[in-house]
Amino acid sequence: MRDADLSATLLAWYDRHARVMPWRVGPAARAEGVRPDPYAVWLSEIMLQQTTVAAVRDYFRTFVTRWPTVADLAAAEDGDVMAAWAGLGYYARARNLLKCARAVVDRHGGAFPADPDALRALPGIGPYTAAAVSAIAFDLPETVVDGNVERVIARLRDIHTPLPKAKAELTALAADLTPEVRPGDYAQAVMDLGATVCTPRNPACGLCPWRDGCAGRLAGSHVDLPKKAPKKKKPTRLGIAYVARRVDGALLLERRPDKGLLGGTLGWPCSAWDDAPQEDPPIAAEWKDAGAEARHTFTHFHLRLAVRTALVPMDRAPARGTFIEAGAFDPKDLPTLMRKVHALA
DNA sequence: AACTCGTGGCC
DNA sequence: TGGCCAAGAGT
Repeated sequence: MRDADLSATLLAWYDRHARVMPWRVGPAARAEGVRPDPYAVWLSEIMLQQTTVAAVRDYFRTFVTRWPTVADLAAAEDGDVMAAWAGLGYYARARNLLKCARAVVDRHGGAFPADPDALRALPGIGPYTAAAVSAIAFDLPETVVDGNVERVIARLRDIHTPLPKAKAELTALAADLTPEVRPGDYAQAVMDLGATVCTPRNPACGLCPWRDGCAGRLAGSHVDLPKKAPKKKKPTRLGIAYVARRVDGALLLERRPDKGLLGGTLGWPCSAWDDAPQEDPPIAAEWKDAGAEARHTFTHFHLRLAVRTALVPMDRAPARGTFIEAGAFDPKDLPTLMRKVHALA
């Protein structure tokens, strides 16, 4: 198949199989002239970075309900946005989300730019998201390259170079296929194809609109593509978390520094996380072992966090952290690791 | 270029 | 259970 035929075939497939998502304007509505809200497109694309559609849905609805426009978000309190993001992971996204919203208001008068280079200059927007917003929100012929596209193109063209080395080549091949007509629908179509048909395991080649033009399938190598560089084994780190309850029910919490792991999130004061953690309680008290440890796996290490609890009197000041009144505390405002600690305490 | 940065679902 | 994977970006 010629490239133009491939893109046309995929668009026809998308017209029949486009998935319904809260942030998406489907092909039928788009054909009627309905245009996506660039704010909604941007917000969804940030949330979808390395995150599944199922995990994003409720967070997206919560955000657009609470902050309907980029100006509303720009005016939000940092702590409110971090709390609303809690549980979704990769918290630098939440910090950059606010920076970006404020930059759009300050530098662009509250309207997202359509130009990918202008988008790329905003916090939290990289090559993928710049292309996605430009294509999906403004229907410009930009090429999106995410994990789905890498897989689909590696199979379609039977590329055996391992990622991430193959990235540039796959990007060029993907760009060759990007049509001038309906580029926004096309961008979503390739990603939908990867998410629902050309899946990492057990791809449904029988349902694929590109099966006849797929070099990987012809060679029988498609299931092993894309090749990836081997991964390192994750070490295990140990730590101690301290849950102090004041006699009035207030809980001692600490906001982590903006940089680093769980940056900017609220959590329980902890010891350092390493091979042999030292006790480092945030307040003088009679600490008791909760008898169970919180286990959590991050991107590059496993963590086992021992939990200590204590009841402290009203007049005792903590060395670090802040007491939050019982009525103002919601464990859902904490990242998942810290929710696990709360559940154990 | 390689490393850091979350979480949940799947098999 | 444990490794893999998901609409990546920043450093």
